Amino acid sequence: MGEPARLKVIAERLNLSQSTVSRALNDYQDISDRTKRLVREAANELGYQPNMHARRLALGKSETLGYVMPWQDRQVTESFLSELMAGMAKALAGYGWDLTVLVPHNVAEELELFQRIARTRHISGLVISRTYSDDPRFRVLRDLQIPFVSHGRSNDSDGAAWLDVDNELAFAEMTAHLAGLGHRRIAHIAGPEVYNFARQRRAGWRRGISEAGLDPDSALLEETELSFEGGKAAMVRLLALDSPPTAICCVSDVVAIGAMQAIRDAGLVPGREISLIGYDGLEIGAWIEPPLTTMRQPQRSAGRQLAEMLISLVEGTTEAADNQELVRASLVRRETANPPVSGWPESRQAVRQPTRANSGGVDS
Amino acid sequence: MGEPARLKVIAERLNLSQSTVSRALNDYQDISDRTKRLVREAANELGYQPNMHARRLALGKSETLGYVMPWQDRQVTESFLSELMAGMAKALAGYGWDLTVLVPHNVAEELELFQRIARTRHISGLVISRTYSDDPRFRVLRDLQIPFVSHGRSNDSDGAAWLDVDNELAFAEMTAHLAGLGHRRIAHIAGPEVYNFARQRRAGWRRGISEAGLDPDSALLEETELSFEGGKAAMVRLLALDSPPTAICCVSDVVAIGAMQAIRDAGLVPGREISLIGYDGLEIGAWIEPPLTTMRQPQRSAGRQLAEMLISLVEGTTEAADNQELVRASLVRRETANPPVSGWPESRQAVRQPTRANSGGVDS
DNA sequence: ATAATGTCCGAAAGCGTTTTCGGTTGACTC
DNA sequence: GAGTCAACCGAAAACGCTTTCGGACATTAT
Repeated sequence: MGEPARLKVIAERLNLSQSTVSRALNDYQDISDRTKRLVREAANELGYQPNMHARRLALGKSETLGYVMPWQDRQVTESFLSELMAGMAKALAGYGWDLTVLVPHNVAEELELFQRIARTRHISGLVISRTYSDDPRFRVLRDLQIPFVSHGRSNDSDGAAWLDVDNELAFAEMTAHLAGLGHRRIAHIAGPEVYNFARQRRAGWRRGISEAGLDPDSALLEETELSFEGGKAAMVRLLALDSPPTAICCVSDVVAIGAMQAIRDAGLVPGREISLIGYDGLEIGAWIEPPLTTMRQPQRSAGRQLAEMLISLVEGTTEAADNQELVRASLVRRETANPPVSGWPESRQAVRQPTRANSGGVDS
Repeated sequence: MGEPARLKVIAERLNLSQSTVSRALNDYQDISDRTKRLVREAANELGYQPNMHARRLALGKSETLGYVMPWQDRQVTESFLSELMAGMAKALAGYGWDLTVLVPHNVAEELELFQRIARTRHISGLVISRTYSDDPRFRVLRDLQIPFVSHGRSNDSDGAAWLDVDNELAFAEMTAHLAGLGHRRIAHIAGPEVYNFARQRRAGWRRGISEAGLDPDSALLEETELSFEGGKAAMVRLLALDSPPTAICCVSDVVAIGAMQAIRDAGLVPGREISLIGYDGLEIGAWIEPPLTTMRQPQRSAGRQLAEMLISLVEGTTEAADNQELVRASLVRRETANPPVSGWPESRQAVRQPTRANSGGVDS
């Protein structure tokens, strides 16, 4: 009970050699069925589990995948990170593989980390995310011959394996939805263009605008950082326009929630004078008032898909370039996307008192 | 450049034996300073990194810690999970240790997982969280002699290592704060008592009530599951009381946000007719309207502390019972905790129309 | 001069697997 | 009854590191 059962003890117990036991457990063809059965029974009984380090040393593989946490700007996408990781870990567990968390502080440290992994090989594949438009990691990882899958594309992702949402399509649809409701001035609060997904979403918005036959007004594009504060500040700028938009496509839910606060602070009601749609499909969007309409990207399955792609890459059963998957986001209709209010912005002065929109009702 | 440099090649390069190189790198006393210097230079130059599996096999240690993700009820505490894990991973990286993610589907599978780890030893210590009042894991892990730290106490955590917030104190303070504002009927929306933290928070609320000299009314205690929907449902029940509370202590921020929606649905304003305070200190609490007053538990440092406690346990430099740390939560004053409104609930009928407080208006 | 002591290093065993290679059975052919 | 061929298994090397043990050499004490 104290010492864990090793290959050796189960061999001695059955009067077999260690190598026979090993091959029996690994289902080799040159072991008789009878022996295999006996070995398996004994292994079961003794609760045998192979020593991972020995196994991995002998195999030369680590059966461990790493997830590089996006750690630049903190709380942004955190909400689904854990879900994604849980999905990956769950899928990997089915194959007996492990998932380890990697947290480089910055880009330099990240590249250094890659070097180390390339030498130690104690992690046999990586999942990266938060891809940049020009992302040096693709080249480095390819040169170091580390198998990897990217959660998101990049300019440099051509021959690489990736799983991505069709951001452009999502934002084209988002824009079309708002145009379909009757909006003519549809703005976009965009993320920093260094992020590839931010660029794609921008392109989607542009496409949506032109497909709806609206005139592209560059004043309706506001770039901001991916945070609540960023969304709020961008919205303030949009509200200061001579002719403000009646609808906003937001690069993320968190940014949209920030924008909503700016709208309320201006004495307006999100979803009435100004419609908006977020992106991500965060749970919390349903909890705020009014509930945020958004595009949900599939997260449940993403972890599993990433894991399986990467395993097949590490095992060499597929090529990187054959592992490129584009999934769709879907509109979640809640309450912030409505037809434009007629008479606005002319009537705007009427609601300009700086009271909070939803604190009305009881005059204590 | 293709093959990673092994101990052997750096030995050959310097005309030394492999064992000398190894000892030089590990700073043994019986190696001359000159040799050490030479070895280190060569190692550096070749970019030598030890093969982890070989190292860990020889050492018999895995230098890997596991974090058992709480996976029962999904999205609940997710928001700070990733931050916690990042904190752990970061701290571990400083020691050259890894963090792997474990995701058991249920309790049975979790215990099975522990068995496996006890045998393979490929993970040398665990961090568990989401502790139950009666938590079998403490006994099992102790019996299996797996070093572990718990994030949260339990009835069974006496001799174990843990890091916990003083939940009771936090909720006593929370209640005292509300009492200090003048509230006399302070309710508690509690979590399931199977969770130890929920029990502690309940006790804190009780203590706060009695220390404030209020009479403990058991009708003011509502238990619910830890979710938005749960908080909402519990609040609905509290509002249906003959004499509803004027303030609520909520077991978590998410529950509080659910309660806020129920309050709005009743035509009331959170923070005016009914004050409430949440717990966790989630970022999103500041984004909603009105911003949620809450008790913030330290998360930044928690990951690091857990990691360091566990390392010292695994290394055997400290005893489990000496690693018990109680930290304090602190009040974050936002806008949902205010003095009670005089004249309520008498004037309650006046606002009883069931419209949403801030969604009204658009009669398209 | 011999012996005792220290300093530095090499040989080799060990960690627990996997896998190659060869050897021993027995049955089956001719 | 000698040779062939499967079928089945054991011995041993290999993976790359750590660590024990002992040996070579120089230095100091006797």
